[in-house]
Amino acid sequence: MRGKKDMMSGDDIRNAGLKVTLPRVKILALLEQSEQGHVSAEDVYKLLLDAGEEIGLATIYRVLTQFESAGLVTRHHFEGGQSVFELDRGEHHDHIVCIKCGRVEEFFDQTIEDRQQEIAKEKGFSVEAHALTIYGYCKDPACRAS
Amino acid sequence: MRGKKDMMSGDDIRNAGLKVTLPRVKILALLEQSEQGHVSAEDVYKLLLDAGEEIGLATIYRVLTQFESAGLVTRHHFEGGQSVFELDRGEHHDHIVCIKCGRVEEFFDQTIEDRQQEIAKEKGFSVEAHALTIYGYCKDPACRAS
DNA sequence: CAACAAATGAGATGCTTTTGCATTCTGCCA
DNA sequence: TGGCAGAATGCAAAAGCATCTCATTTGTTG
Ligand SMILES: [Mn+2]
Ligand SMILES: [Mn+2]
Ligand SMILES: [Zn+2]
Ligand SMILES: [Zn+2]
Repeated sequence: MRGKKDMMSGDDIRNAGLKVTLPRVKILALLEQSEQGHVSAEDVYKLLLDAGEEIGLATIYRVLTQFESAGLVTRHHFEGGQSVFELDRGEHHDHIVCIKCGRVEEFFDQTIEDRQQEIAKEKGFSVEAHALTIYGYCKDPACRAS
Repeated sequence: MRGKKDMMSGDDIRNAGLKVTLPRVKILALLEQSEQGHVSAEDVYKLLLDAGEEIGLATIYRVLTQFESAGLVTRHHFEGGQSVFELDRGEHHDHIVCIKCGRVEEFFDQTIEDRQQEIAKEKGFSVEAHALTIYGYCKDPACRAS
């Protein structure tokens, strides 16, 4: 079971044209197992430290960027501070973020997607990408707007 | 005519609880007259330099942030590099940006706005803000995707 | 016009991300 | 299996953007 997963990771890395190194395997495994799903480079660094793996922050940035180019990972620029990374599972979605506790939830709305295409067409633009993030307070009582 | 505009600017600044200083007047005037409409702090710095006004970059950042707090200006975090500022004319809109030439166009779509509210409600979130930016190639032949 | 508070400018500083380079590791072939 | 060329890593330095510190200047009010 675990052996299989590790091999999968190794394959993904190899398929991306990258050497299968310990940092890459560890980082990818962490992204796969991560509960939060959405982590910053520094989160990755600290989580790996907690797991006893000391990998340089520069390497983490480099690897995440390479994974992004390879389509294994998606990078988001939520407001405030660091970029956030998540495993790319092939299904596009947008985000709603709690500005109190940081919770991130995902959603996909075909209506919004369609409208964007129509708007782009009206303006004479092609659509290469888009970023939609809703910011608010989540349902946690401790987060409800004061 | 010009006198009136300048007074308007002065009033806006004063109403925001800020002293009417030369840097603030010049920055606000530039935003009002700016053709691009969407400028970075450094853009403001350089445009003012071109106009013979040498105002420190730190002051520009400070003033833009104050204007933002006062609701005179809106700040956007488009991908890559600096924050972009624009005069807040009171009407919310989102953006579509050309990833080749940087052109920025604005749009407002009630359907998208409504869907966001519904999504937030489903998730138990309140909506405090949102950012939607579409990235693509504009209609300029020189920008069309290769 | 004096007096005080607020604002500015210049440079230092902070934070995130990238880069250069010496060293180490992988993948591959003899 | 051993060895080698090229790729990857770690560390420290640098870069990019934004904010802060503090001495000096400016705006406001009486
Ligand atoms: Mn996500
Ligand atoms: Mn705009
Ligand atoms: Zn919350
Ligand atoms: Zn263009």
